[in-house]
Amino acid sequence: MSHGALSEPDGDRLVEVLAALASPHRLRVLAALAGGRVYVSQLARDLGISRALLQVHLKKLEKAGLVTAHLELSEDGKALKFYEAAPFSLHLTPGSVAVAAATLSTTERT
Amino acid sequence: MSHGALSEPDGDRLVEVLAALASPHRLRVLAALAGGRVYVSQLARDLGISRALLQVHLKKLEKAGLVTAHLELSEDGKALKFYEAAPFSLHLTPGSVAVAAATLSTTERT
DNA sequence: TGCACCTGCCAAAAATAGTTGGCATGAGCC
DNA sequence: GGCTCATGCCAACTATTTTTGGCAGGTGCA
Repeated sequence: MSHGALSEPDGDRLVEVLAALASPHRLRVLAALAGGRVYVSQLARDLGISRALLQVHLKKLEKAGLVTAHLELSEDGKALKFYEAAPFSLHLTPGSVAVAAATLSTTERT
Repeated sequence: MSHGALSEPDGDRLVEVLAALASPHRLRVLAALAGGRVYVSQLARDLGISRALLQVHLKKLEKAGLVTAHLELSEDGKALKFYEAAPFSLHLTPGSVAVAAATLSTTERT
């Protein structure tokens, strides 16, 4: 199965996804990728931020499953790492949040 | 207008809402409130966390517009602050994110 | 008055997240 | 070889967020 596009993630995963989205930089990155795949250095130039900074944000987005990466060789032999937005659909309401919260694992109980 | 339930928030607001949701504690708080209004001290006991901690999280949720508060006097004169979940509906997809990102205000451009 | 609740606020510590700048590697190209 | 462009990674900061513990004020009640 693996529906491919998260829609009913368990609590921990939901937190991870939301945390990944809750950042201006990452929102812009995602927006840029929504327009098509781009490789890291190019993306950094497009957004006007350093590569190091971009990498950190890309990793967080990737870990959350919001973007995917493919290493490719350009015609002239350069190794380019392309990123693209993963298709996803999340519907948040008090109810869906409550459902997800019920599956949270984090440390508790005495 | 003010549709009451955010659905197409501008970028900055979206980040605020997502940040408010991206936390196990706050997800649980929201879940607890989804079941009905509760006053602060009671909620803290229900969740097993300190009042001070709960207050911080409630404030963040309130600022994001995900919960609302009403101060009320109980029959026996005690002042109780009830919180309840605000109705909201957020649909997130690469596309909706891109749209929101376009309205981000944060510091940029040379 | 003393106890049991409720609320609000704060300073300080602890834990995370975000940024910067630099260095190293590998592959074309003049 | 020397220059360009791509990738990856890291140590060191700075900035934010999270959490703790405590104190103060108010009300009702035995």
